[in-house]
Amino acid sequence: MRFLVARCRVDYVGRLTAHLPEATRAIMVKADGSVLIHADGGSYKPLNWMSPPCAIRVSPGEADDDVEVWTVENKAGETLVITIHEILHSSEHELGVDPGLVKDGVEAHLQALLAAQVERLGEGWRLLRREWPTAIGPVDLMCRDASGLAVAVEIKRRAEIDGVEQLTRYLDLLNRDPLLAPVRGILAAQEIKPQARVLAQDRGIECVVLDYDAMRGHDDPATRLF
Amino acid sequence: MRFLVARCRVDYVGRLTAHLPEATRAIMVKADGSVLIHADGGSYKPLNWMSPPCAIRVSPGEADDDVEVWTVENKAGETLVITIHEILHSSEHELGVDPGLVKDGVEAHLQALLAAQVERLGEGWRLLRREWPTAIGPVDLMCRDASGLAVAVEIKRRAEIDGVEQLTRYLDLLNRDPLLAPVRGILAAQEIKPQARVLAQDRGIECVVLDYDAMRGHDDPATRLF
DNA sequence: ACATCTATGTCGTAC
DNA sequence: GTACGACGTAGATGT
Repeated sequence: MRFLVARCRVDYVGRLTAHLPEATRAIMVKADGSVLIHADGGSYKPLNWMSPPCAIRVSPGEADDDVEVWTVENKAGETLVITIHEILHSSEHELGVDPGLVKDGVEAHLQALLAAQVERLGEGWRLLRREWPTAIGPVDLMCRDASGLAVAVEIKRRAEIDGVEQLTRYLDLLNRDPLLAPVRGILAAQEIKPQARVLAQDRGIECVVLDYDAMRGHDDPATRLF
Repeated sequence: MRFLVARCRVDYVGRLTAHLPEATRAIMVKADGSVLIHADGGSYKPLNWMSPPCAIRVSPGEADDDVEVWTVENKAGETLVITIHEILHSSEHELGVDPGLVKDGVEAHLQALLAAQVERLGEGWRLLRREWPTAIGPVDLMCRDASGLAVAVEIKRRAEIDGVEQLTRYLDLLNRDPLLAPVRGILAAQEIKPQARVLAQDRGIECVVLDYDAMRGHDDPATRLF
């Protein structure tokens, strides 16, 4: 990895056209050729960047006050032109391959927990299966309620309007299956946006708020994902 | 801005729990207190990070081979603990405030261009207005075709299935208005995903692919956004 | 502050 | 490789 601090202008031409006027910025060049241009603030997104894999060509500056011009191009034909006026810092570092991030607490985990605790949806409920296959994608959980009726459950960390649309498409399809119909729908999430709740209600879809900590408290270690 | 290269472990506890085992990584600390942990590859997203505003507390390491432990905490109570084993590089840089990025070619520009060239949708078409207000949000363009029928146009850079859903909701609503009904729908985009095209067709929504360069060629500078 | 929508989204994963 | 959904989505914009 190369890290430099330089006074520069930047021009991106690709999915859109964008320009950075001259200023002092941090430039990170990674081993895979990707380039990040960072300002001294503004969270993790760079002002401008080029995604790997890409090639960097360095040429001498044309104007008197240009030190060098970098042309970075990737496979998709997008280009990033960095015109460097002054290099204030430059260093090279060996990092090696990263062992990578270990995560917990995402939707897959919520699904595993709820699959093991379907009684949270209603007494006497049974799980038919997780990832119930349909032509337009898998339904997170397919259950039968105490009276034996089929229920499709869509699980989200935060349920928004598109989650309701997704479940609606599943229900439309599932209700055409005479072996399954009538199929009810449940939207289960840690957090349900008001608009999503309204739309769900309008379509006869029940909303259930999941308490992740409580569910983890009842967790059976044998069914744990991690 | 401070930039360092260090052998470190990282633990994030917040919206989820995540852990980075010991390895050599690049650490960027910005003026606003935000911290980015980068590997030597993998595009612009850091392996781990903390968004501003946040406070950094540095304490001596407890184990023999820990140089120091950074505890970064933000307003939301999320924490990032960086256990540093060895510092391989450290430098400090003054960048100043960045003038910021200038963009072109986004959806707003597409909308402005198409509004000025509604004849691309059909001969004799008229624009009623951009951002036609409805109870569930504005319709990008509302037009009348040559025969005087109303047409709602949804504009996207890349049209996917959610764009069809969005337009469908608008059409459902608009068709309840006796002054407007019947209202047709058009999905206009630089690129239309196959699934979106199929769903649109199924719902009687017409798809139009926009040629951005051709539209810009016919651009009237007076109506230009930038 | 809250809700909604866009993004050069990026990233993983199933097909 | 393409398509699709999740994301610690982040960021902008309007109420």
